[in-house]
Amino acid sequence: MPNSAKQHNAGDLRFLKRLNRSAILEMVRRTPGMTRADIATEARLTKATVGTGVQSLLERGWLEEGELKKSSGGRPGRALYLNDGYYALIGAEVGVHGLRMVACSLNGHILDQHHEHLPPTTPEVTAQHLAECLQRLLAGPDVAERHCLGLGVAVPGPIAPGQTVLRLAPNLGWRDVPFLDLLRQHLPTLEGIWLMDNEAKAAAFGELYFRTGEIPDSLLYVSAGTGIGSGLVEGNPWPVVTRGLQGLAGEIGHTILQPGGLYCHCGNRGCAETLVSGWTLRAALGIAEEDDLYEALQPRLQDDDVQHTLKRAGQALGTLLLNLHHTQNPSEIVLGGSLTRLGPAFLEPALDYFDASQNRLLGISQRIPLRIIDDSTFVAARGAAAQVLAHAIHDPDAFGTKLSPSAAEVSS
Amino acid sequence: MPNSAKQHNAGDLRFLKRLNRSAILEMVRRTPGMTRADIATEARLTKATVGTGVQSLLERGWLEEGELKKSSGGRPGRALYLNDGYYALIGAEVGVHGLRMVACSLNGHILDQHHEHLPPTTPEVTAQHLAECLQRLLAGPDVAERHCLGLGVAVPGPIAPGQTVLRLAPNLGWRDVPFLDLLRQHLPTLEGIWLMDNEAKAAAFGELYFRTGEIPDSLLYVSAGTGIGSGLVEGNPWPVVTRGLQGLAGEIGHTILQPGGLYCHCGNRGCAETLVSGWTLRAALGIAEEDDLYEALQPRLQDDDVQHTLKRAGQALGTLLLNLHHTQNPSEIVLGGSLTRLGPAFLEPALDYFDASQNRLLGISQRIPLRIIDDSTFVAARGAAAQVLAHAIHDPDAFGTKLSPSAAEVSS
DNA sequence: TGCATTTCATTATTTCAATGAACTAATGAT
DNA sequence: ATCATTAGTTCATTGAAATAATGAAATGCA
Repeated sequence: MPNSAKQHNAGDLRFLKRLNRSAILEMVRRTPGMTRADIATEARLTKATVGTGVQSLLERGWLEEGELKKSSGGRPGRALYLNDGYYALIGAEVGVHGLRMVACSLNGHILDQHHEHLPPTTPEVTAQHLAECLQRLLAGPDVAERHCLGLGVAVPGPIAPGQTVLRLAPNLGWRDVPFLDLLRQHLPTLEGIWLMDNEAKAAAFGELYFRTGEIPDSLLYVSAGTGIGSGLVEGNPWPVVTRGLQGLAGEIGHTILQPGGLYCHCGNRGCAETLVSGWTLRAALGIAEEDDLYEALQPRLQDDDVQHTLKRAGQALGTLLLNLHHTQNPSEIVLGGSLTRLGPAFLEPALDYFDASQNRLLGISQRIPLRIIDDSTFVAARGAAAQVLAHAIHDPDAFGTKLSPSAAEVSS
Repeated sequence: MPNSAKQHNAGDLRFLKRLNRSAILEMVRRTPGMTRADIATEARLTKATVGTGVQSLLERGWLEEGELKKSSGGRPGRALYLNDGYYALIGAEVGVHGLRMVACSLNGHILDQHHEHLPPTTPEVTAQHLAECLQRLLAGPDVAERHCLGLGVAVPGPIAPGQTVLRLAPNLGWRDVPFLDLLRQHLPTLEGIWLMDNEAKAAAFGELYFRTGEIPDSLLYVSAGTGIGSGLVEGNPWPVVTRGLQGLAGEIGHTILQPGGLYCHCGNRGCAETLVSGWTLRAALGIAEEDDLYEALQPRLQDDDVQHTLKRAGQALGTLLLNLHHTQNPSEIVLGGSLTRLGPAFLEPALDYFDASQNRLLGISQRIPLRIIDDSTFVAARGAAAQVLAHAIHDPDAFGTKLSPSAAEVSS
């Protein structure tokens, strides 16, 4: 990791150069269309330094020049943009119901995506299957000609910081699986950055990092699916995912909302997941694991008992959101996962409770922006891809590839 | 703030020098007795660079040389230590029951302390009172001859990041008070760094930063007093307090533990504070605000109803700890505040619950270190002082004062 | 005791990235 | 057309760290 704190404790001139290059790149990424002069002002660097830095980033395919900006009595500056056509980022998610994978451009645009249904099976079979699908994705028309920066994999369970072992994935039946290593054995041709992260954390990162416009100081992604998890991303200008000592940060499905309540599969009583989660709803509404929760529920949505069950679950979700508000106080919340498809009967009680409660303490009217993702199929996979970019951007000279003369011709 | 990210986005040679100086200083602070050679290895700097850096830090009174280290066949290195006799850090806390203040050395040793009883009153009167006490503290025998780096103030309420306004202090009856500015008007002579932070956050910072031995990656301080608050410190080697958008991070007293439960003073129902806090216990046990909770309870500790009440409250605290474990997963937890004095009848149920529950999810036996502070009178004030040091250490040349020849003589 | 060896620390000297000042380039205003 | 203004480049200079050589102080062994 280029950011592994202790390394950056001190630095030499090369470190400084790297720092400034990545600062320039990140600034243009966040504010497309900046000119060299804008960068110099913002970064407090001289025009000369910015000039050479930008030159290098252009040569390596990170940036491209755009139109001349409107001038107000002086030479107009040249707009700079991320070169969205040169690199590719690969992201994948191992989910309970299958494998999802995407190829993204630097701006987070999805070039190609694939959803492969696969019921829970062994890590070995899963890795092999995923590797095959990724091979096809990499060979696809929009991807093959790009330079691939690396692969990020999202998994439904906690990962301790700095590790590549999935500690536990209850919904897959896995425990202590070195999934990234397994996958690499089946995909030795894919070079570059290899990362693995928890699904909600990857999603959180992607939602913050690929945001257009102002990037918030922090973002909380709440993933409500078979289980409930969250991911918090913090830090400006270099956002970082919060993991905690054992990777348990964000295991909010196992916070207690009802002391002495029902037993959870984790062994504790009254966990949030016993009140709101895919598996509790299935149990409460008598829906088999093989069936799609949304489709099975569709014809019964108007039933009183269904309405009541969804309302209770929604309220529990609202309580969970309030607790996170008063624990982590994120700048923004994004709600995703398969449960968001259950619609207003589930979501409205959650939002109503959260909206009514969030400002009581301070007695103000500021609302934390909350966004609901209707279809979060590829959110985690795309987030994992975002993490690859965030990694590469810390050392653009090392991870970037020098443009060949022909490629340079094309992009200029 | 020297760390206010956006500024450090990019840097020049002066920035690099500053970075390396503070890295050296921080390394010696964490690992007393390092030699120049040790630093060079650890920081991946050359001996030459470390040599000049150390020289400058010696001249400014940050470091001092110690004994020669034992050699194993070669020239022995010279041990380096923080110069614990040159600078002073001032910390203060505005609490519900009075003002607390400390003067610390760089290692966090308390040089002088003062506890001034003062019932809640206006910000103006409080500021004036505090200023007078601080004047006396600054003139004290162990403090006056030192160079003062600045003042940190801890207050019982949320502060939005980057602000110096106390948004709300329910237990003082304050709202939107620019307390630091008020205080400065009464204490114009005190130069250097001025900081204000929430009480639990300051305490958390101090407990992590002034720790001897290995410094954990993160630390959660839970302050259980009249209200319940927490502070999370994260980051290695530069720890940072988590605040959230509005400074509400750590307002765990207002997380819901009992949906539909009793009304809290914040207006929501079933807040943790309705189950465990000084004010709930007072209400439940019929103890007046003027009386000291601990002393009033002492003769009744064996009563069944008291035991039962304390047990219920303790269990709620345990639940709260578990929820924080599954939300933030800190490397270490420190429990402080006036309620820790209530003893085993209160604490054991909390610890028992937390110990029994914390590992169920992962199915392992690793225990999160949890320390209880019996007397946390000066913890927040000392933590505020720690924050002053953390600030100054980012630019030792700027904040340090060049040793006068006479002073240099004394310290060498 | 003498001497090679090892490690610590300091001292020139070199390297390298950012700076600053001078310069060219391109536009709008007069 | 001229000028003021802003954008971007060129190049000598500056400054901080690397490199390499030297001195210093211990250990260990003949």
